[in-house]
Amino acid sequence: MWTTGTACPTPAASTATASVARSPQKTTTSASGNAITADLVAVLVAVTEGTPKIMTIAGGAALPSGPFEFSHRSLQTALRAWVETQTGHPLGYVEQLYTFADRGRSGDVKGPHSVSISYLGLTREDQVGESFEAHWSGWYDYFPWEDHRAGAPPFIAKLITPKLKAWAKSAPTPPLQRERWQRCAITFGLDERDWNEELVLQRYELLYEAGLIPEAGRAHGRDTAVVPGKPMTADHRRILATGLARLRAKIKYRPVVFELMPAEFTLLQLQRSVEALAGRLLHKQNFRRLMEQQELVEETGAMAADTVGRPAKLFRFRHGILAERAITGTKLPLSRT
Amino acid sequence: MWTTGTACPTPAASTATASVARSPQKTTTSASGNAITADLVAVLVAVTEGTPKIMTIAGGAALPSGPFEFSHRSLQTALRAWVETQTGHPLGYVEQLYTFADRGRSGDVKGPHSVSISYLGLTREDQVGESFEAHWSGWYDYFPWEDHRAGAPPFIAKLITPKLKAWAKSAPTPPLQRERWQRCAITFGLDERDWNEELVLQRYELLYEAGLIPEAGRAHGRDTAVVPGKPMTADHRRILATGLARLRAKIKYRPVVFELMPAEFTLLQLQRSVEALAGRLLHKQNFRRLMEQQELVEETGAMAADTVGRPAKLFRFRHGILAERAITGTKLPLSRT
DNA sequence: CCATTTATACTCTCCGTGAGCATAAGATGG
DNA sequence: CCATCTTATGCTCACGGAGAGTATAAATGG
Repeated sequence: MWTTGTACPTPAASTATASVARSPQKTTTSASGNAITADLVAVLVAVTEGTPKIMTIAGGAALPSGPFEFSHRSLQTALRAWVETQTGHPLGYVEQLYTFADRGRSGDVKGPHSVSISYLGLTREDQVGESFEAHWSGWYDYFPWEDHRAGAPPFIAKLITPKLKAWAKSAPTPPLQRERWQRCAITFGLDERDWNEELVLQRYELLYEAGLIPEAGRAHGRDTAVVPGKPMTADHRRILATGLARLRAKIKYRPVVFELMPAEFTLLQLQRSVEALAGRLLHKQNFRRLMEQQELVEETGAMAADTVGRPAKLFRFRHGILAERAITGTKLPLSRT
Repeated sequence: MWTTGTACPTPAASTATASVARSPQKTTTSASGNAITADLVAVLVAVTEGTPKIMTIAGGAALPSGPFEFSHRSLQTALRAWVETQTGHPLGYVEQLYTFADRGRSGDVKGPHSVSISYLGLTREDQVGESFEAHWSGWYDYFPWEDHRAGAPPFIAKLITPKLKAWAKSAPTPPLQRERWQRCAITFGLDERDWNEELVLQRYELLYEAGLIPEAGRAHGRDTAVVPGKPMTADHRRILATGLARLRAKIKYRPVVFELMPAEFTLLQLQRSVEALAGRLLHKQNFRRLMEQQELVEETGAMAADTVGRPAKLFRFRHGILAERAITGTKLPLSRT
């Protein structure tokens, strides 16, 4: 029935402050010093030839974000409009990720407090007009330890594991040491455990806590650029991790990959895209079987050109299936009486 | 691999406005008219003797909410502190639900814009000190069509189905009529389809669109109190639906029910709680099997007192299991090479 | 003692999933 | 033209989990 795990993501990096008044009645606050600003932050994902990418700005050091302004119908509409202005094409799938409260991002503690509302969006790289300073970066540049398609990256065993072991040992008491190490083993699939590709956020937070990535050093003044992987401004890499985790979970029960595919594609291309997102390889024959029995795709009649080996049939996504079926996702021992 | 369904919840009721500026650079906005206020809204759930409840204010017409103020470390901390002040006991599980943008809630269009950040929290009713005007209401008072523990409620077939059929027929073209009806059939499990308890939000939105609930009438000036179920202020019933949907999904892959249970409980009590949340009955023997093999509970040694029939063993939740195992949740045709 | 209620132990069947084998259909190089 | 390589595609098998049913045990109230 259930599998276990940690609770909701606790944004350790966001040093925010907030309080709900004791009054249960909603009061349209305006008098007190509660005025804040809101920003939208976007995790935009595309997959090009088996390489997952994310949209970045500032030379790849930040996620695209902008201040919240009132001229659209909803937060989501606002994000869509903004992204479409940049890309010149409609954004297929948009999903809210998380809302963070931030304090003193600009340094001064008494400065304006703000709320960051982050979104996950799916597009295709070729739809993007190269405007502004935004461009696509490989998402494994930021999380090299997340790509297990060619097996676990060697630096996990060589670099991360020993460092984590040391960090676990540095806990004050033996029980705490064991607890720490258990957490390391679970998130990174050590000690004969299986690798769980969905624990993107947990892994990032663990590395942060263990002081193995630059963002942690910033906060404590230590040199912590131990583990490979490009850092980002503020808590953007954390937001990105949240997005990747969400997407890796989502592709398992919702047909969202198709938002990342061209109109026509071969089953292998589709599989490569899923593998790119999941960071691990799939069983080809079983993947095809699944595609067929789910009736998510249909043949276009055409064949793929310019290929090595036997030419593959081209497929397209059956949009109708979205209306025909509902999400299932039942793991409860239901009774049918 | 995937099941299909609708995309993320589109808050149709929230008439909000927002826009992201073209500038990809984060600007610490303060000069322009972008100052807003933020509110926290809580969906607090408890289950008492097989009855799921939610915390309400204003005589059951609203969810507890309060303005966002800066004195805690994070949004979640703020919510916890506030709830704990009210209940006098720690709030077990807290999870962010969704952030809505609202405009002109208080009526005037030029009034303060605001953002509502909603949370789902799990407690136990007996932990609540009866303070303020907050009290517990049965959640099926607000969504009577969601309780299928004694089979589908008769008014679905007698009342809702014909009304939905009429609504579908009222679409301008036959294809649109079919599309509407298909949506009705999926969400409400009509036409031989299975009931999917997770589609709480979709059902609410459908009833809203079909003009069958009071909230829809408010917006259009029609009398739409067709379907039984207590309405709520503003979009609170929508937020509640979001929370219920999330919780019904969550209990299937995370051991969150235990947050709603007393320290010791029988397996039947546990089952009743899950059934209360899911709104449908479970297979007793399989439920026990699942509990045992997942090692989520352990015997306390004591037996339940004051019971009819054979006395049941008392169990407690094994908190350690949270650290021992990670979430699995894999439905991809993985390859183990 | 018996009926009733609940607890608890087993068994059986079906199907989804991971995995492997075999064959087909192209290209390429001798 | 044939051998070989590569990718596509069809088929089978084994295992385990999920849904369902049967049987027995342990209490209570008449």
